[in-house]
Amino acid sequence: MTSGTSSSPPHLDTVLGKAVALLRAFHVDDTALSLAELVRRTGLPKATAHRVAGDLVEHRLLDRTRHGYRLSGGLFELGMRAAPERSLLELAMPFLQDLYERTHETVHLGVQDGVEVVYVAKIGGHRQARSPSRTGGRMPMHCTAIGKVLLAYASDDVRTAVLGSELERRTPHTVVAPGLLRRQLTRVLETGVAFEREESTPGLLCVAAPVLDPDGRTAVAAISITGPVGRFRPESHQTAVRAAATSLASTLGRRGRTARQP
Amino acid sequence: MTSGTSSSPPHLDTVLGKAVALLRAFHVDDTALSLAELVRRTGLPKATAHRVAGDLVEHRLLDRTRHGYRLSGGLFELGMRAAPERSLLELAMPFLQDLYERTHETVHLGVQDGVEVVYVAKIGGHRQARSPSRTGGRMPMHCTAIGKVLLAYASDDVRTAVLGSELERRTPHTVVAPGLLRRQLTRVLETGVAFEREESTPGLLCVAAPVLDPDGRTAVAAISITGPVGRFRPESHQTAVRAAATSLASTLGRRGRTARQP
DNA sequence: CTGCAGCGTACCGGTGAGCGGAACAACCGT
DNA sequence: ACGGTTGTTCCGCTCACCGGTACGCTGCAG
Repeated sequence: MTSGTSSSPPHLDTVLGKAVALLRAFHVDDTALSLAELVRRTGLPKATAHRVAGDLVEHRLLDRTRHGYRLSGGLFELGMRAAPERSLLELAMPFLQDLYERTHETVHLGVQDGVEVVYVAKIGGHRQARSPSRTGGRMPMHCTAIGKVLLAYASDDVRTAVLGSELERRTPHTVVAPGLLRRQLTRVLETGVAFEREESTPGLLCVAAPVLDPDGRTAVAAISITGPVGRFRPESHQTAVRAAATSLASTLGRRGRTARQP
Repeated sequence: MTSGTSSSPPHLDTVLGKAVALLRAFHVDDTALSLAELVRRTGLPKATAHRVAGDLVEHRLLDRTRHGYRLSGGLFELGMRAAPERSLLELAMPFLQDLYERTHETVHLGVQDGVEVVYVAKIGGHRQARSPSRTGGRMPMHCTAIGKVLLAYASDDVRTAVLGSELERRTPHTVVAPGLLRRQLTRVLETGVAFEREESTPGLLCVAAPVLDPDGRTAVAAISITGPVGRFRPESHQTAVRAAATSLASTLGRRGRTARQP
């Protein structure tokens, strides 16, 4: 995670490729997929998909249910052992906790992967705002507060890649003009916070702040608070998010450094 | 997850088998493993391990770092899509949140897998008790509060399997006498809560309550509160955990049923 | 009831992807 | 300089994988 601009489609000419293609066929909100659906999504021959899926079940990466296949608990377990995300998550949790307790609004922790945001944690109460984000889910960078923060501190490659490509319109408020977005990013670097006002989802507002590397140049993650239009005033929470983010950053700095890939 | 008594060692005579063997070679607290270490743990020939690990990197299930291989963020993402754990987690979060806010002690959510407990969530503040549990980690059933709860409501097979095998002594307080444990389990069914007093880790106390199926016969998960000897009185939290657990149970019951494997 | 469409499952012979021993290269610490 | 450990590459043999084809099952419409 964190780097890599291209998400190449897995080679389907190797067992492993087919296997991960099957696993990746599941989206965040799928619960169970039928064999036929898997065939449709992966493009694998039916017989092959059947065999490989069967193997995956044997290896406890998939579960077989009445309604089809689903990602198994074993996979959840493995995923939680992923070093970078997990240690970040464990260290961040208390700070997110504080933030939630102070505001009682939905709190997110996100990292950059390629040109998208991946949410590592999301905590909220019973009456939390109906946001489309989910832990382990992805969102574009240009229309979320966390995304804008990460984009502002991202490498030039990524930033130009995003600003160069078309900015998908998600709502009437989505910023689709590269110029405007670029100006917002500059402002993020100056103020240390980013805002989002119904740009990804109607009715949702958001503030985010970066968790910076010890060197202060790049962001390893970002924290945000989300709330509904009406009662929620993003501006009044910016110091809280910023404080949480910098505290987390210094904790990360103190603790063993999270090794980066070369 | 939830069923299955045997954890068969993966067949190393198939690509997929080798791949999952490599992935499973990582334990909860490993950050990075060298190729040599992977060879040692899996028993694969060096050349083979090298090749397959390389393939896994290409498929973004492993990361290559200066210090060796580690589970990648892509795997974290996949794991978070595992249907049963994720939906349980999402629905449970608000209740765990409440519990934490009320007590400010470490809160756990765990499910049963075979003869062990798998922790699905763990939330706590800055001053949380130093417990060895980690999200995605495993613990034996006989020496943890969550484990005892799940064991009390588990199938006869599992219960006799656990009570039949040797109960590993973890601390001087671990219950290693099957008779005593069985009596405790009966008591759990009567009272709806289980206690643990320094049975898995010195200095830690714990209360747990079951999240029951709508039918009330089996437990789909368990919630616990953990605190240090001294300030923490497990008894005084039993109603809180029980309340949280039953509220969660009824929410689960109301929401779409979590399909069970046949 | 019949036919059809979509699904899951099973078979099986050909073949190339995967295999792993061995040899090499790049490091250590001594 | 030198044993020991680790990471990497090579290459020919072979068996695990492949997927077209065929079959049984369900549910739905005519």
